Amino acid sequence: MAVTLRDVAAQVGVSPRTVSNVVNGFHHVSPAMRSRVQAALDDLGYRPNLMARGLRQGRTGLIGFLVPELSMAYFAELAHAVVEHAQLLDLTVLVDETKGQLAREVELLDLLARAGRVDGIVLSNLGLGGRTLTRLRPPLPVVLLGERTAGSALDDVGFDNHAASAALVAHLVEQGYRRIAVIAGARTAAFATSTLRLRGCRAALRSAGLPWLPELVVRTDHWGRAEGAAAMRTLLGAPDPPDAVVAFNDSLALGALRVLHEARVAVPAQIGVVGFDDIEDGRYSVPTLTTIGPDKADIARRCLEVLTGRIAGSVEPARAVHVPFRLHTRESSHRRPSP
Amino acid sequence: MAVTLRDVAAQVGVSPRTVSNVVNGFHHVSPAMRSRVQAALDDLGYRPNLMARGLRQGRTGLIGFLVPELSMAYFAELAHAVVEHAQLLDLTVLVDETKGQLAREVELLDLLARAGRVDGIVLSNLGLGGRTLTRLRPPLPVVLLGERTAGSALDDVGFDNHAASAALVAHLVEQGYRRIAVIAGARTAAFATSTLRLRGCRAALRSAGLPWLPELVVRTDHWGRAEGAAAMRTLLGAPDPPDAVVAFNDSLALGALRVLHEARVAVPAQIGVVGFDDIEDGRYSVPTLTTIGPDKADIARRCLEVLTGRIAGSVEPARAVHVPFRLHTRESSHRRPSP
DNA sequence: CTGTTAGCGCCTTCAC
DNA sequence: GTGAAGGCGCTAACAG
Repeated sequence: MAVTLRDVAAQVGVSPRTVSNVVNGFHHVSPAMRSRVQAALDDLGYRPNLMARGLRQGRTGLIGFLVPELSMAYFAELAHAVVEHAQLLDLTVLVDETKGQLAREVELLDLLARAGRVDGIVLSNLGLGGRTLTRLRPPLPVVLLGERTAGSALDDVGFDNHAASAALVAHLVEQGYRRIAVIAGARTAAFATSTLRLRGCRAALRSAGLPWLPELVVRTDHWGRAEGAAAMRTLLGAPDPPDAVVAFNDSLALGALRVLHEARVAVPAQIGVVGFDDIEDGRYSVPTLTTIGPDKADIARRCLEVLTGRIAGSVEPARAVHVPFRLHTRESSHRRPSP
Repeated sequence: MAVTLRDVAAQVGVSPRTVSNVVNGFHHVSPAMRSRVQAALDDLGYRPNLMARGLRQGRTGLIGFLVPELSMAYFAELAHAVVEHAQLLDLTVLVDETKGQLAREVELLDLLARAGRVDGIVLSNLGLGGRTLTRLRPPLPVVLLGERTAGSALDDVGFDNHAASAALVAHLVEQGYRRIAVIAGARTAAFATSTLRLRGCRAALRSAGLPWLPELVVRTDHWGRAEGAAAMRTLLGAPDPPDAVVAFNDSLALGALRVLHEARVAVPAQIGVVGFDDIEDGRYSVPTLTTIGPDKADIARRCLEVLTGRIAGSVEPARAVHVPFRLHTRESSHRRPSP
């Protein structure tokens, strides 16, 4: 059996209250008593029972991190950043997967939030829109990752998707690419994000005086390499194929790169490829992948900042926090202007 | 404020006990009463408080999953498998990172286990040896991922590293490679695993009548692409470079592939490259990566099986569970024998 | 079949 | 500065 506060109190011959005072570092304890109690604590190897403490205080010290799938590189890297930053804040992270399914998101929100399993939730919502979520009225702080949708009363941490995709397209144009295709990810999932990125692309093309080519926009069911590969095959089979591809994440882009290799289409000479997220694979792929996105540590820091603020009781109106993003130009789009 | 069992009991006009019976599906409740209570439950939107339940039953319904770093593809994929399987068992997974540091592993074990945060732990131990862990006598079930070390009294789930690395080398030899180098990962970390894989390589070379070339064994500090790249540069700079490389995980191998590309060394024609773990990147890299390893779903299933058994009170002697592994032959080692 | 009682381990009023 | 009591929400013993 584990050592309890009582056991320690009994050993020292004081009340549990005094021991608790020492454990929690309250100052109303005489130095002599403090050291006697501390000795007993060390001696018996006491550790507070977190469930009991949580029950009493109404706090768990846990936060939920909900993503579609942990094996997707972007979410894995994000989870890493969140876990790492949470350690600094003495928070423990509980991870669960939603598969991007609305039902699963609702279920988990219910399970974690209403059952008092966690103090707050970070949700990368692919399925639930901000409006739906708001209607659910989660009884706990929830911070969304991604683009704020209209009508949401929840905090959101993300980056400016419109500006980022515009920057990406501007870069392609500047490198001499003209017929720009888009692999846009799933229609249902992360809809708001996709929409903003598409608009950014259009705006950038317009600024450059280039036409928008809706026939070169491909939707996929998921966000993985396999779907990127399939989409690229579709694009290669088009009557008038593109000379550049903007994939809405790096996994899609890496799948596309693979297909281009198999089709013996030279990247970046014949076609340029760019993605979003800056996952590690893209820094070592052949060719290395041009990408855009925020620093994941920034995202983690800001979203835990907002979340802990809410947990502490903040009742400010919901905020949309934008973190800065950066364009990483690499081999996959580096075409010197032809002489 | 959340709805409690008491609230429901008061509304129906019965005792909390009866409500509890309904919630937990005990059969000693009359159908009439059951439906009345159920109606109130639904009406008020009752959800059991998991902390209170946990405190009472001495169970949390949580398991800890401890890995060096969640952003490493192998651990991300493993975490995915574990989380997915845990959902089936109504367990929630709490993730934390150890950075492969012994101190951090001990700290987390202490924090999670002794504080009653979780019911059991799955630990991918890079730092702690089985002996050290056994000495710590964790007060909770702990299942290790990886190769069982002598003197450990803890359960272990893994695959036969010796046989797997032997199979990998045999494959290279069969493809006509002769001077086989090894990128062996960190010396301190996962020492037992590295050692077994090295022995497997030696054994396979001996069987093939080929010499063991200790000068072509490179140790790295970590297990990432950057280290694989650095190691490959070292090997290329050797007086008599290898014609094949066995990297002890896929990330190292992918780093090596990148360097070979930059050095214009053709893979698999001039040099063969193989790895361990079968991460997704290797199925889309250029060239695709030959690799070996078990199915991650198998690992997850078996380790949760063992863990839940222990949590349920099993006192069998510690088991070493071996899951089957599979060789995935892909482009990076596919050299037709020269005519 | 249902109600009463007690206590999981902790913290936090109140007293002293 | 310290002790005694109560209760967070739930379920395991016992009654009845």
